[in-house]
Amino acid sequence: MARKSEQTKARIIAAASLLFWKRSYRAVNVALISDTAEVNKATLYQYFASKEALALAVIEDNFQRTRDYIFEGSFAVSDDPARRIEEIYRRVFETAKAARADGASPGCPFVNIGAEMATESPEIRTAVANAFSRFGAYYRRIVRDAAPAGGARSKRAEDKAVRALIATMNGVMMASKIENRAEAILEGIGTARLILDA
Amino acid sequence: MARKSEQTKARIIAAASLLFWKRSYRAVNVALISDTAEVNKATLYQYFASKEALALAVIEDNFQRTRDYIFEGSFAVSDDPARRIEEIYRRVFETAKAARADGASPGCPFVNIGAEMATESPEIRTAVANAFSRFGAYYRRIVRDAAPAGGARSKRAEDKAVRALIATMNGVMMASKIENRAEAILEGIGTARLILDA
Amino acid sequence: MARKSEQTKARIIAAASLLFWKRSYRAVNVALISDTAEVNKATLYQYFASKEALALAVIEDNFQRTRDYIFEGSFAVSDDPARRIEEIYRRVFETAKAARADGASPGCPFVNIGAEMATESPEIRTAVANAFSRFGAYYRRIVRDAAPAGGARSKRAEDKAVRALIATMNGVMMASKIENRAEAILEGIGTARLILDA
Amino acid sequence: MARKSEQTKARIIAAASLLFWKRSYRAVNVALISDTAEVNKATLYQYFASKEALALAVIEDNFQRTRDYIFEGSFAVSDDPARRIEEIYRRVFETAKAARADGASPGCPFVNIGAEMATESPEIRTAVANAFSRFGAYYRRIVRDAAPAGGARSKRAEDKAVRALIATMNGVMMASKIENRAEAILEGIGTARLILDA
DNA sequence: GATGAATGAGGCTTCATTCAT
DNA sequence: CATGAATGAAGCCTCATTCAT
Repeated sequence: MARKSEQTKARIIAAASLLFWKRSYRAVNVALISDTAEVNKATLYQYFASKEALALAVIEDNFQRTRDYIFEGSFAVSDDPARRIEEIYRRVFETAKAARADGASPGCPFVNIGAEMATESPEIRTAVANAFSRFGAYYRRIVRDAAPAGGARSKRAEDKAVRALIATMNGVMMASKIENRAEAILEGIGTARLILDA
Repeated sequence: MARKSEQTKARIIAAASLLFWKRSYRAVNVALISDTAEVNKATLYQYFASKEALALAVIEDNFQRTRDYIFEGSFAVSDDPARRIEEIYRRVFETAKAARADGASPGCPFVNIGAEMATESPEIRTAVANAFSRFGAYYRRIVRDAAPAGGARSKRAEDKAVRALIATMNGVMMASKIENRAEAILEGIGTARLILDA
Repeated sequence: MARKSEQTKARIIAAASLLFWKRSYRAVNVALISDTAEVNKATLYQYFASKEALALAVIEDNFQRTRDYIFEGSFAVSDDPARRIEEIYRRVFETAKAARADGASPGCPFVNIGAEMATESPEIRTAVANAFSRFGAYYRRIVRDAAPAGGARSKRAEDKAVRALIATMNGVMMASKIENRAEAILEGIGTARLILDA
Repeated sequence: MARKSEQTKARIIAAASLLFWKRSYRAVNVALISDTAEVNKATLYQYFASKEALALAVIEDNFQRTRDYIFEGSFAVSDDPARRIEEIYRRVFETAKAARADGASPGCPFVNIGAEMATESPEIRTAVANAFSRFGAYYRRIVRDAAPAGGARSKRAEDKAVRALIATMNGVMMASKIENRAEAILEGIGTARLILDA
């Protein structure tokens, strides 16, 4: 039975993930999630202690899928730092386009829930922070591989570049959402290059 | 007595502005806003047709204060593009520090409500987009003044730089919120410089 | 100044009368009435102690206008009982057509507010009852004038006929409202004739 | 356990039905209905999407009970048209007496809500119109069975009689409410006879 | 483990009315 | 007398969560 259980749980997470992304945490109520997942509301509560607990699971799930598809996927495509950055942005862009809700780019699932809930739920804030931190490892490899000819960067410079890359991605994701224009995402490539080349 | 009326309205906007910023749009209910503004809930509704209408007024008010204090203020300090950027970030940073809610950096008021409400309210999304667009005019002047020795940038390059500067600010504001660390804001200066120098 | 006062009061009554008729007592709020009458809400309360008091004034005003235009007007047209009944129905019909709100027949202003408020406000119920009772005097003259050849009706028979005529009018007014069809009013003529001929 | 669900729903409808009848649609708030039905307000909203939707269910329920008790019941008593009419009025009268709210005759549940809400809610207006239309079938049988010796009435004459009978009932129901006098209902019998004998 | 039914608390909004000038 | 401003109470509806089978 563990199989079925797992599937049910996964279905709930998948439903919540998409809904939170396309709408927002508070705009989506538990009834809508359970309906979308085709489970009873009470069943949902057997898998998750609260809506917040579900959100945490969603964030972790988003992390894993992002890591696998966006980062691992992009790394598998090429060894070149610049090419990897491009592939990351391209994949993010494609995903955003596919997820358009009524023609609107939904933005970044981490930024979305982070912006909405960081001050209300320390748990959610931390979970989002952790996700970004773990993505940082990928950017770090890119930064290192793109070390300027003159030799490796200092740890401090590296940190700074990594953080700048994360901020850049978050900045363009935000722009894509506010402007209803998924293409805005791709504009991050230019800034990312500047950071890598610095 | 338009005076009194104006004051009441301003008090409501001020209360809502701070609350939306430190918490979020949905985390703050109308009763809390009216209590904070020390007016009756029904009075609030004489000034604003709905919570959403109030949010729009708050966005416009935030725009004006940001324009005056952050942008005009920074422009008054120096003519130098790099110095202006630094001053902008410094002022944003100081403001964020002063607004800490429970030690947490509240992030960017435009990004916050934009991330939360863009997909739920086209009006709010548009208002936020307009605010950014109007801030763009300031960044544009900086970009122009920082034109590389070789001559002016193309319109396209200029646009790109302006958009990158906005995204950079939004990216670090997000970081400051997710990491509970106002200092993250200042890290945008480095990226901004790269953009100006490109 | 009494002049101006009277005019203001009349404007308020006229606005309330039309609104109550086309919508309903509770569907119309005091703000809408004062706006329509182009007076301040507080001014309205100087003329009428409460919304209910205004409703009472409206009922009295409706009574007078109905008496003058519908009954006196019809009586002036002819001495013949049958012709008078016809003229009454015709005038009611024309008035209803002219007052259509969005193509809908608004029904009878007395029945409307009576049905809505009789159980909530004894004052309103009584006011409506009195209006009908005073209209009864007109019907009574018609009934008497239509006395069958064989001699005058008994007081009891006369009362009955009068009451039947009032009920008939109210019944068809209701039909015109429920069916959105002002013409339903004219169907009362047939029944009224039967009553007169009985 | 559809059983329990059905019972709860029925209890809500029963409570609302009685309250709307004795008071009015707008005079009765949802809290009072849920309290009377001994369910939580939120439970009520699981069964009915809105107060208006509940009103529609109430109208349909009133229709069925009226059809069964008033019309079918009266038809079962006798085959004679005149006797049936009498029985209809008698049953309506008894029901009204039993439902007196503070000694007041509550009037007709269809007319009440129709007069109050027809111009505000097309759905309610239509529901009431449909109820009357379906009652018309019963009156039609009576009209046919009471065809004058000379042969059957024309379709037009029949329609007219049916409509006159409905209007008559509505007229006297209104009178009973406005005059606080259930007996006024019985006065419709006389007019109904005239219509049948015409 | 699953689910139909239920619920306390709270959300946004509107009402008739009064205050203070 | 007139009015801009204010308000307590209440209205409809929704939420996350739990109960009971």
